[in-house]
Amino acid sequence: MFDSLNPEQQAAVDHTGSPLLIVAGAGTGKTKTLAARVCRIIDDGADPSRVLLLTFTRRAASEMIARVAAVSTDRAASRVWGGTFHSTANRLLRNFGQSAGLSAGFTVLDQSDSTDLMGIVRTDEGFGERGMRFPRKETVAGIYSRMVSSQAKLADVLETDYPWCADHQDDLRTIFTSYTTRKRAHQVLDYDDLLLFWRGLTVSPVGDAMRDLFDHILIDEYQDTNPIQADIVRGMCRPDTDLCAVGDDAQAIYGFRAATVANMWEFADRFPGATRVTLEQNYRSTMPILNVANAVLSQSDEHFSKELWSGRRQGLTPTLATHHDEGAQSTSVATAVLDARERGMDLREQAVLFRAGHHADGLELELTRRDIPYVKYGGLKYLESAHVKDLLALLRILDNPADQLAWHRVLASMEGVGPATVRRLSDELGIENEDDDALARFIDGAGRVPSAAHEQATELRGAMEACLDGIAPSEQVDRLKAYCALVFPNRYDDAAARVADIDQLASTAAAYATRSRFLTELTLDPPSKTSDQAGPPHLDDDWLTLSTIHSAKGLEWRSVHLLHAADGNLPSEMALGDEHGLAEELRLMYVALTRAKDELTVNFPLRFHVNRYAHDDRHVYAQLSRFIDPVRELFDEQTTAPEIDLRHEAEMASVGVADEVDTLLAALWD
DNA sequence: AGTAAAAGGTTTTTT
DNA sequence: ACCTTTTACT
Repeated sequence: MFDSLNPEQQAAVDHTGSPLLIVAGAGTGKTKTLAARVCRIIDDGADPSRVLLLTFTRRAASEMIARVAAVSTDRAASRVWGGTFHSTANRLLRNFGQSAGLSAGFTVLDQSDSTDLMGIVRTDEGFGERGMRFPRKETVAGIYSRMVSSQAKLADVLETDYPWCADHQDDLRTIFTSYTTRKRAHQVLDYDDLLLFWRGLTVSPVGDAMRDLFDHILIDEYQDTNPIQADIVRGMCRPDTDLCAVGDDAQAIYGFRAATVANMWEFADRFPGATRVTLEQNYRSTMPILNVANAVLSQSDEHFSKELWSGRRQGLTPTLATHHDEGAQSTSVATAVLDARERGMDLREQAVLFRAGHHADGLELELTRRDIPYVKYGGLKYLESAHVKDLLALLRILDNPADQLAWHRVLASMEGVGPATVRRLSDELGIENEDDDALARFIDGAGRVPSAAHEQATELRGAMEACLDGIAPSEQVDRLKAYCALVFPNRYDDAAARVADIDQLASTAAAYATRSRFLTELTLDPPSKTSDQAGPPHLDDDWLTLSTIHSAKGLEWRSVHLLHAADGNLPSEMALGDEHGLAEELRLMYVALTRAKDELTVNFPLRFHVNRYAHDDRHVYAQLSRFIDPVRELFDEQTTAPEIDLRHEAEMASVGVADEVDTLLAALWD
């Protein structure tokens, strides 16, 4: 079944009788060990459907279950309950939610939905009046989520994480109250609510029924769970529940989401009698790469002590490449990638990693220019693009006519309809009244729209009526596309492209039997690829992976190129202030370095642009990342020659030309 | 009164 | 590039 487990892995697989914490360093065969343990549990006679496997992404869960099913002797192995905390909460709340006052048909708000709702509440409550600058809706939502998921007081969150918003404390309180009221009134839950309601149920009368569902609970990436999730784990365990948590405190990178490694450190306190097993043998990287990673990590002591080692003693020395500027970095990385391919390393075996989505902007241009196929993970998601949200709002109204947020978006999409008209229409349709007839009334012609929107409204009513007729989700998308074609030109410059893009959504929808299933799956497990590339050109083609370090968690490539290893980028400028933030940035660097199996290149441009927006010429001269500088001697250093700066000379020349042109022009009216 | 267009600002990372 | 605020226009 699972060949050649080392003694520690075997111990982790075989252990029974007390809660188990596996501290598994990067590349130490964590996934294999966890899968083997699930297998062992099933082969010992457990009912697979009474095993709960909580992972960080839905994909990780299905991969692991597939692995178990492939080797298990029990055919039913695929019936293991697997998923993220959020998707599991969703499933449980559909069954047990009634006792918490939830209707089974509740809607889940994703990040951007809750942000939009926060924005609506914000304007309805009348903040942002003259002269008074108010935090943006993203910031308001961020404050809220951090407060809830870390269970901290508003005042403390403001002081430590949002000092520039401290003036608005009272206003924020008002907004949060109203936000919560609306969520409840319209039967919608945001991500935080999913966890809060789950935790609430564990201490409610149905708690015992929930605890009786599972005999074995396994949790992956335990270092990235937050205090509420730790409570949930505690709350789902009976005294005899077999519990196993796996994690690496050196790879904790979700502190911004209120995850805390304290959950790992305090595991033995929360679960008395707990056993700990540590995995240190790395099967992924060569020693020269691990030496760098270990040296970087040793700059912080905020973790269980552990030193990775590998049987792969020999290997290429990692490269530290210094570039003149961002452009040189892009050119150099693109060239290095192609060189590696020449040597026989497919693009799929290589990856480019970076701290923030926009750090790859320059490289993306260069790759496109050279026709190098790539897929980007992280950054702005497909579902977050405005036109996709427009269409999803239409589906959500059909699914839940009480979804005020979706109505808001849809009504405002019509010509000549602004905030005031939306409010009037909401009243006329009775959307605020928890009244399910709003949709029926709208289709029947209720709601007086401005004359500019007459045609659009007629089309909308017809399309919605057709969609209620029980046609397949993909056909509904297709039918609604006609309405999009009508309103997009007012809203977007590139309307035609956006309308055409809706087809992609239709093909995604084709995989789902019902509209509501489609919507829920989409919010809980959104496709992680970025929008601009509509997926790999051809499935059997070769393509390069571009990814944020966060999205690269748990993955590995033969060759890894890290971009922008400069102070201000990694560590991020925003983390420089506090110690914990800085420690997290260091772990982020560690995660990036440990993704590489054979080859590692750390890139560092001497200058980079200051602001993420506006592609102007403003730039700063950077320092090499403070995490890399002390360990420079472990690298081979390489400097790409500065290109002749034509732009500078062009600028000088342009002054003269501009003067001449102006003189010529002036002559026309003088 | 209310919408559209123009100007001005802007703390990553994600379930 | 997007969101918020200000101003201009109907």
